[in-house]
Amino acid sequence: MSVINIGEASEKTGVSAKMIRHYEDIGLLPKSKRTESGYRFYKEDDLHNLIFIKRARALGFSTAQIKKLMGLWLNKSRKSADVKKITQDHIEELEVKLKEMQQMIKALKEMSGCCHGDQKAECPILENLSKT
Amino acid sequence: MSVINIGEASEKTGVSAKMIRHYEDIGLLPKSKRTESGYRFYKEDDLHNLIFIKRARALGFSTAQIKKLMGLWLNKSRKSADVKKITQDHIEELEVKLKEMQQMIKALKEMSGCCHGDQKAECPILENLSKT
DNA sequence: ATAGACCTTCCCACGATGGGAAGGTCTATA
DNA sequence: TATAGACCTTCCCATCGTGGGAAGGTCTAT
Repeated sequence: MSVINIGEASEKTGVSAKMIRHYEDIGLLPKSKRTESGYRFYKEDDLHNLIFIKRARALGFSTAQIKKLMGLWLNKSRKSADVKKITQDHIEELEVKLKEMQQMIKALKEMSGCCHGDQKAECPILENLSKT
Repeated sequence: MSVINIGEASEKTGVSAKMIRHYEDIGLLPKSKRTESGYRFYKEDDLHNLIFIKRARALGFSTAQIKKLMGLWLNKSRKSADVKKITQDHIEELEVKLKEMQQMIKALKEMSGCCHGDQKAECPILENLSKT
């Protein structure tokens, strides 16, 4: 059973060593085993956790949400309803933010479209920003 | 000329007193005048700055961007092109984030749509998250 | 043996915002 | 006029995810 250190684990998973330590600190990962000299070491199997976290982060889940998801993942008597609930909540949060951003973009484009963008001082963008 | 303290300025503009102080700290607002006892005070005219910041924040501009925008706003010999540039850059940043979020939502919805969300342990969401 | 690459922990930073403590000031009422 | 309560001040800490860097220890190839 091959054993790797944090640098290799980082390379293999694409999660920085800094973040691996951080995830351990906040309890997202179990405390890793250590060599006699204090170096963390991992087995191939431990990398699954890191990959799980990486995927979940890429999908925008917060570390709090990931903690719950990992708990369910490891729990053989989980209910898929619980997983789905977390996912649905997350989707809703994202959609709220998405709408906010779309509104911002819409307003910004309208303002920008009114601005000549030339050498003159007159500027509808600034007028809009300063209007009460 | 009526003079108001930070609490009233906050009420009138909807910017928290905490944030008014913060904007002053980071140089987004000029140092406010003080009474003999050290209280900040503002005139009606000073509120325009706060309103400007508030509008700009609502449109997602960063404080760094707002600093530039306010500089241009106060500069009578500005070129509207400079304002438009900042705005366009901001729009592009937002659009990048928007697309990322849309992709996340799309992937999440697909996963969620495959999950029965019932009492059983089998869960395509977790399977997806853990797949290499 | 030594250099260089790697590991450890610890502290600091970002950005925007809020919480809260300790202490000073202002104002209305008793 | 004294006092309570509301407000102000500064200062430090927290969030969230991530990275930088220092000081010091370890490992490995030459």
